[in-house]
Amino acid sequence: MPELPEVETVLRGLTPHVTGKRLLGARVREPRLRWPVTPDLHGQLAGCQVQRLERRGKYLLLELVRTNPDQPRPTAQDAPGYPAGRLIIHLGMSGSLRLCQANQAPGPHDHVDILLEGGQCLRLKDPRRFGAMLLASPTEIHPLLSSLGVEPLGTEFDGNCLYQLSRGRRIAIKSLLMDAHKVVGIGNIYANEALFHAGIDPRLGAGRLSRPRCERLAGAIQDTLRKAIEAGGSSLRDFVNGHGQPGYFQQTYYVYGRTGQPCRNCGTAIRHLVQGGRSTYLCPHCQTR
DNA sequence: AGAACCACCTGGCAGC
DNA sequence: TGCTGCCAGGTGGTTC
Repeated sequence: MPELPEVETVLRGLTPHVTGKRLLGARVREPRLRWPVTPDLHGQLAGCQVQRLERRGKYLLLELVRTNPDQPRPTAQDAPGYPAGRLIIHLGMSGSLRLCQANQAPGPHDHVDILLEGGQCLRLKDPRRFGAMLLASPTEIHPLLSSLGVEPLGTEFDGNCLYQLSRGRRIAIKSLLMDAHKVVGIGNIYANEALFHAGIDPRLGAGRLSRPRCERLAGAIQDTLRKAIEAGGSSLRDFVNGHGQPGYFQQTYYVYGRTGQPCRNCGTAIRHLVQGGRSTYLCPHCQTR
């Protein structure tokens, strides 16, 4: 279940191996992902070069420039190259992306290979096919990216930002945190965990959060995500080198999935409830309205 | 505006 | 042991 920390981990792991690489094309074995894989991805990617990798929320973005096949070394006038669009990759809920040899036999659910110069490829494995592999044109801001909210690890996100976002909102604070049009990258796990660390009841109406509690919650969100990224780094080597499947990083949760177990802080039994169809976990003693 | 639901998909697990 | 059926996850969408 890739959330922001795992996507960030993938990004950091792949960046040194993929930046500047020319693409030979793509192999699409199964185009039926969350949305159909861009038609003729092979033809569209062949001859492109990866200028840089970025992350936006849970989306991994490969910025592409055109290279001239007849001119392997672009002249100064060509630099930085003609924009060729950006490849949008989403890992959905079960996806993984790793670097491997292009001639390595694909396993089950290895749906797409992005072929790199030098015999390697980026291989997307996605058993549940909730992910995405879409090429956006250089002239458009893709609809999936155009309405995304603030980056929780960016400089613009803090208690004041959260305070402003939540004013006048009657929606439960947890639902607001999980709304990617407001704040990106916070999935169900980290919404639960961050609210625990901030001592806030997930059901509290967003607009009722005081400014100090917004400060505390913003800090808890950033701490939780940063710690998860640090923990995710340990599986990074496996991920990139392709020695077996990386497990989702070992993470000690305080409330997520711990129904009935004692709160690590006060010993009270963790409670489970459903909000907007999603599981919510809380400590009824430590988290207040 | 927001709640509640649906769709998409399949591995894993509980319960029979 | 084998079957059934539920659940998890993220995102976009519809309906009320």
